[in-house]
Amino acid sequence: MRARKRENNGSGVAKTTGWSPWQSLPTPVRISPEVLAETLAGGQAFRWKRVHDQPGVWQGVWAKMVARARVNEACELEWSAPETMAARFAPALETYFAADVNFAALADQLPWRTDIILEERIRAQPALRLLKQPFGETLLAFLCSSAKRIPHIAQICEKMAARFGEPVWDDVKALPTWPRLAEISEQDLQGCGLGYRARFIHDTARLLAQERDWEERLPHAPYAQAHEWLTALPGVGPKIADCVLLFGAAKYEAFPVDTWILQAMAKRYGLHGWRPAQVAQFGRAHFGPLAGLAQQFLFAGERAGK
DNA sequence: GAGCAGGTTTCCT
DNA sequence: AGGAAACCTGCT
Repeated sequence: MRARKRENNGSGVAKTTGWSPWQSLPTPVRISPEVLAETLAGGQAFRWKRVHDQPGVWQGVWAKMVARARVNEACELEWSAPETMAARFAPALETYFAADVNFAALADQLPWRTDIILEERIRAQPALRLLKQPFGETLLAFLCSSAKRIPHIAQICEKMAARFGEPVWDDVKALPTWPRLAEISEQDLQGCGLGYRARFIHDTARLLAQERDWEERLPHAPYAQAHEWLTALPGVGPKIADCVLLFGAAKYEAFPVDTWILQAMAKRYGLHGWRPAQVAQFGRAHFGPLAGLAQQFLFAGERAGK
């Protein structure tokens, strides 16, 4: 547990620049502090942390970006970035937060009028968002996720970035890219605490190294095709594939079924004893083409413990 | 200290 | 087909 490095090291040598002033996005994003927390730290992304001495402020890393986020008095999302990268930042943040997507309008299209459970969940977490993270690193993060809790996944990601990632700013490093991962031995990956997942990541990296443009093409493929390609990778089953497509490719048909959703669907919808594949099929049929958004509402509700 | 976790694969009926 | 067990690691 290292103290996070401050922007001014007081040595007279400008090691880093400071943070830009807070600003809202060109397309304003309305969100509550609670929903921002659920969005950044609820299992979609694994590299956002609360800034120690600044209540309500989050700091996150993706691709070669580092940013801070908070909610202002007008309930708008505001961001700040290191001065050196602030210029190219607004578009990157717009993409990351899918600012152009009106999630309230999408939620309105869900069948909440005939589904009281969904209605209650949507009301409890208005303006819940689905992030659009870089596809490759979303795949990496979720390859680490099997049978792991969020903090542990975050810890593994930090280790991989620290050991194998490119420097982004100050002491912050990016997650290693897939071409980079292909150069790393399974044993070195093991050193990040990956356990049996190290082999999956290693084998996936080797496989992708032979598939030209795979990473670039997949997000453009239709959902079913993309899902099929993903599950062909070692260590990627239906659940992880759906998470990667939902949080890293904005494919809202994806309906990840984890133990929380399994539990929620059993308890709320009476699907006792159903297997994950059956629940996934039910979800897509019942909730429609935005099933993934419905999943996120149910997931957040279930995690909130009700 | 045994048990378990936001799965997947493998190996059994 | 469908159901266990095994797989690593860190946390309770």
